[in-house]
Amino acid sequence: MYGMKATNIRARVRAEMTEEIKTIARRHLATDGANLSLRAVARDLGVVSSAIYRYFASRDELLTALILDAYNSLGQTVEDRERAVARDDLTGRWMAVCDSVRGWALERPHEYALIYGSPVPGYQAPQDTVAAATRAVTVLGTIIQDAAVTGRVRHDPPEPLAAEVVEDVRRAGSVIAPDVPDAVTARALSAWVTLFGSVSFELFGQLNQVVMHRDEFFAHQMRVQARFVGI
Amino acid sequence: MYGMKATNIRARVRAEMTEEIKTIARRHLATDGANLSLRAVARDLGVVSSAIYRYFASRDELLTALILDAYNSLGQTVEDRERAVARDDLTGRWMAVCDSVRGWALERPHEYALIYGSPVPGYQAPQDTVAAATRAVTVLGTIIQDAAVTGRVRHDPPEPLAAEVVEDVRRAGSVIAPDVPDAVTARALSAWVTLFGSVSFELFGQLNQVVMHRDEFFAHQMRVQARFVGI
DNA sequence: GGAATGCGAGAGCACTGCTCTCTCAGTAGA
DNA sequence: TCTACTGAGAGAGCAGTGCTCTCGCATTCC
Repeated sequence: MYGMKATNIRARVRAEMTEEIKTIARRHLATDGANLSLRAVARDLGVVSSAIYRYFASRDELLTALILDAYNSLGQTVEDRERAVARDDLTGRWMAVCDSVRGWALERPHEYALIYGSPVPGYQAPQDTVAAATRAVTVLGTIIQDAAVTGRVRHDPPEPLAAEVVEDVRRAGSVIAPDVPDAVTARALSAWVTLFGSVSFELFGQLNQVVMHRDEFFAHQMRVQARFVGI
Repeated sequence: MYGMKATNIRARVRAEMTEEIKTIARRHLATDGANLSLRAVARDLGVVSSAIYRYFASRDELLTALILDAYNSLGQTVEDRERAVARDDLTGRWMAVCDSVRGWALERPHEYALIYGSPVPGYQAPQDTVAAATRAVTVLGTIIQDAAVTGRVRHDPPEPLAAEVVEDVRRAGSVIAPDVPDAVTARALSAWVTLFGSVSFELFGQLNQVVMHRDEFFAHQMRVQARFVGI
């Protein structure tokens, strides 16, 4: 209508089908992890297995799509939750990021394992995933940048930094946190590691007979990290 | 001879065979990860696939054996490396633990992924692995215990700890680090997470376009962690 | 020496990822 | 509107998988 070509049924059905395959595959992720069965997905979809190959050239390509979606879903969640906090409440923003990463991971443990667990053997992540993968950590970087430009980073006596470390830290901070002192950026990188290390330890069972009160322990840890970083 | 029963050939051959299966399986771990093929292992061994089942009841049982070996290998390495440092050089001992964990992981990335990566779907680690899994962190605990009894933990103003966190921290420290202040034990737990988080991030590719000087960055991080803990 | 046991071979079952061909419905150009 | 083209599902097939079962044979035990 209005000069538009008639709706392209094929294209629309194709998009829907692609989404549906991914949705079912995500469900299978829960029981079979990264070696989910294409044939089982096809069965659930009421279609013969070879039909899947019209949409994804291989199982790896399906996994890549799931990985990309997972990174973006996590990134979106973190961005949304952080945006809802008052800009000058730096600690609140920090905690919002930490909580939302963990919350997202607890809701979708298998998608988290897909992106932050051991890499799938023989699988090489294509470049597309890199941009999506940086969304979460970028939010963290923005917080310390905001802290720095409003003069609210604590100035502890900075640890001495080897030249190589300074180089890495500067490059890492140059785009999103250029006004942050090197020592603070370095600590933020450590805090980033601790955040995901914590979530991974909890999800992958390393805390099993060690920490019982997961919520409180995590919150405490992340609060300490915020102070350690200097906000 | 000398009253001993004749050597039990069967038993000896069985032990050798079991070792050989695990060795070959470890090799396959590198290319196929946790879903290595029993049949391929059998082929490499020059034996038909059903023969493997005389030694391991299932692929999961083989994996369990590999996991157990990995934990013990890591634990042994860490213990040996830490023992070689002078007892009163607390920072040196701390760094020895961190370096040896990372060194071991870089040498055997696939065994590391097996024990610290995403859990194998549908696989439940038996209780046997728990004891082996704690060896590495126990060494860390011993260091802060030694620091405490010789009066060498720094006394920063301790962070406030929620009651639930205190409970977890006390239980975690009660056996190996009973004389350590709660706040220090809590920080040591965080440092433990950061240590393995760092190694996982590096191995699993999360540091890929971020940190180039891995050795220096890791050493810096762990040094900061030691000071953060208070030794 | 005879009975019991341990072990490898081999066949077989149900499953996997993936390829290829066939057929038919939707689409585009005249 | 008719025709040629293209995209999509069905189905068969290949090589591989974990695992089971049975069958011989060698070692061990009594």
